[in-house]
Amino acid sequence: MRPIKQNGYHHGNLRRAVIDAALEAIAESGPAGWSLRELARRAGVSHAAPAHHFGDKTGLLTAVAAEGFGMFADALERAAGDALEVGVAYVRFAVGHRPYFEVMFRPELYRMDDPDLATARERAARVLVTSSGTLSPAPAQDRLTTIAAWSLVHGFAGLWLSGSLPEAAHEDPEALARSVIRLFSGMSSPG
Amino acid sequence: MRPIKQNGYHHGNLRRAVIDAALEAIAESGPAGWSLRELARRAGVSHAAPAHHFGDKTGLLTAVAAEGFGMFADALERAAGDALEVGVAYVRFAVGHRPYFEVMFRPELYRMDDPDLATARERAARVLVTSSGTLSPAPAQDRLTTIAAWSLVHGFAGLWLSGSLPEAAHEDPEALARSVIRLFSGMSSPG
DNA sequence: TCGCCATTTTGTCAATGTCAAGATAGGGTG
DNA sequence: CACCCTATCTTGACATTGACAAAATGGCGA
Repeated sequence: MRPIKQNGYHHGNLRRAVIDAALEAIAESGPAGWSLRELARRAGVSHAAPAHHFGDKTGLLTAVAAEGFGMFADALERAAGDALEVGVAYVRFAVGHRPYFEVMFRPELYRMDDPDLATARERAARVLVTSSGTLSPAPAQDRLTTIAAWSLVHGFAGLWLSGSLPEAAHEDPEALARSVIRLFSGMSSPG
Repeated sequence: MRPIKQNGYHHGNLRRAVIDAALEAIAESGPAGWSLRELARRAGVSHAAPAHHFGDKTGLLTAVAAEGFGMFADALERAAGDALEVGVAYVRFAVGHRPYFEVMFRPELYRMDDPDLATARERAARVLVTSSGTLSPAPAQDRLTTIAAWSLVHGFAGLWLSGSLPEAAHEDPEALARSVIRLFSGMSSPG
């Protein structure tokens, strides 16, 4: 992030600058390998400037998670109805917005009682529940099917992000995920 | 962890005491929410004592991950051959040894070049590869099937541990995982 | 008895998260 | 235009942390 001022005081939207700097830092060294002061330095402000906007480190991560869940819900809703495409969108978000995703599913890092965050979270969950219905063999299995489909794509994302699929390192994660979901959903074409 | 000495110097197996203290701390506040000095305090030794055994914080987490992968491989091998039971064992380990599991799949926290760790990791992977064969519809799909089965159980574990399955909060995770895996593998009985 | 050496302690330093108090600017009100 | 008001940012401070260096301890063999 470029400094938002050159000299003297400046009332800019530090909020955005700090969140962007945090995303960069998380991309480099994980959700816990950075410091607030370093972010402030990157944004060109004093070490305590972020505190006014986010309160503390947990507050900043709460903002990141909330924004992430919002983007996540948007992405899933764009594919809603087509179970395969929702799954692919899930993986695409995880890989394409890794810093967000890594914070979102680490609740000990942020405050779950944030209202915006909770709303976006439920919005994303609703897409998963409604879209997995077509995969269910019988209404009695709807809930299990949702959990299975969610687990499949969430696990694929987690394994990919943690580098646990080394033989797949040079493949396109989205294409591989599509093949895996197809196999799961009993479709024929193995991509 | 109880202090390992009462007064004066003591040459005990501080190594074990510190690892146990770390597991406790990780269980309480996640893989990053604790401090080396706090561990030393819990073990009843001076603040720099752990450094001799582990080098630095990353070294301690490497030891935790290596030990975890060893126990993990043992657990999977005990169920080897039966794909359903391997999957259940995977989830049981994640839930029953949460601190280990949370460190193991966060490679940015430890050193992956540790030889013991790599050996145990490959041992666990081999069980997954060989045991998922029975689920594959055709030899050409073996690799996709392994990735799918692994993703399913890994994702279930991750979602459970992150509290993302709230409606399942009071169910037995092992039984629920068994049902989900059965559904995935095309078996009939929905548990 | 003596010295060796793994182990642990003590002391120190820069960096970090957080709090409190002061400085700045820009807009609204008179 | 002068004034103040408030959000925003800075400065200064403090306890805690991870890491390093040097000293202390004590068991064990020569």
